Amino acid sequence: MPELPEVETVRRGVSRHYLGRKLLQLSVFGPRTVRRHDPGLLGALRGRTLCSVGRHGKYLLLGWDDGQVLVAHLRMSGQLLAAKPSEPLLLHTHAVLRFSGAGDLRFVDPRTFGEFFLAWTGSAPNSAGGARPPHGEDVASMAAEAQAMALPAELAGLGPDALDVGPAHLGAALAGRRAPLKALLVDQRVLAGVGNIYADEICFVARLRPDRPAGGLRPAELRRLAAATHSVLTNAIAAGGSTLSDQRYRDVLGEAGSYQFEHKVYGRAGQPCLSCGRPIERATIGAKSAYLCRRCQR
DNA sequence: CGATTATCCTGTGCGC
DNA sequence: TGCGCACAGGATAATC
Repeated sequence: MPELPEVETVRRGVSRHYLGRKLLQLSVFGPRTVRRHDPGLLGALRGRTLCSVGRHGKYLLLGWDDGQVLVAHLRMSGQLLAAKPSEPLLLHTHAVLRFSGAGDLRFVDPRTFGEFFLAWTGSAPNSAGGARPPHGEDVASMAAEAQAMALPAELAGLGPDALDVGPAHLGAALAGRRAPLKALLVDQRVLAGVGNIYADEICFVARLRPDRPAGGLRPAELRRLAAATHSVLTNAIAAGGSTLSDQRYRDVLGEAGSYQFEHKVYGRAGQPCLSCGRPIERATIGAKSAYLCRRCQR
C-alpha cells in the first residue's frame, strides 16, 4: 500500500519533525524488523544526528552525521508514527527511535513485512552535524531533497525513481518485453516507486491497457505513459497519498491522505468510468488485481 | 534469460 | 452471532 506518494509524504513528515535532531535511543523488538544483518549494528546510531531524509522509490533513506544510512521500507502495512515518549506502544510496534527534543518516531507494522537495515553511502554527509539545512516548501525543492543522497549499494538494483523517468528510459526498459505493461510498471528494477494502485491509475490516464505487451508501445504511447506516471504521482503526493478503507496508510502525524477520492479505476469495479460511463472491469494480471476501462484504454 | 508462482504475515470482510 | 477462509499486495526466492 505505501507506494511512492505515501512514502514521499512520510519522508516529508520525518524531515519536518526530526531533521537535525539527535538520536537518544533506538529500540528494536522482534526478529523480523532487522533481518539483513545483526540487529545490534543499529546501536551505532545512538548519539548520531539525523542530517538528511531521502527517498528512492519506496525506500526511505535516513542519513546520519557520520555517513551511515538507515534504510527503511514500509512494505504492506508499515507505518512511521510520531509519538510522545510517555505514550504506550501501539500493538505491533517493532522499533522506536527516540530523538532529543522531538519525541519518538515509532515503526508499527502488523504484517511484519517492513524492514530496516543499516547501509553506508560511502560519501560524506551533505550537512554537518546538527545544523538544519534550509529546505523550501515548493515541490521542486522537496523532490530535490528526496533525491539528494547517494544510493546505498544494497539498492543498486533499483531502477530510477519513478518521478525521474521519461519516455526515453521507458522505451529502452520496455523494448522487447512480452510481459504485460502493468507487470513492468510495478517491477522496481524497471522504475522504482510504482505499486499496484498507481500502476492502474497511470495506465488509465495514459489510456493504455495494463495487459498490453510492454514492448509493443509506440512512441506516442510511451510519451503518454511517461506523462501519466509523472502527473499521477505528483497529484497523489499533493493529496498526501491514498488511505484505503483498511486505514493502513497514515502519515507521520497520523493523518489520512485524500488521493483515494481521486482514483479513476482502482477499487472501482462495476462503477461507471468517469470518462465514458462504461463499468470499470476488474482483471487479474500477474496474480494481482487490475482495474481498467476497456473502452478508454487500448 | 524471462516470465510466472509461492512465500512471508495479520487484519478484514465475505459467505454460510 | 460466529466460524472459516479468501484476499489484500511489496519484494524476493524458487520454479517453469
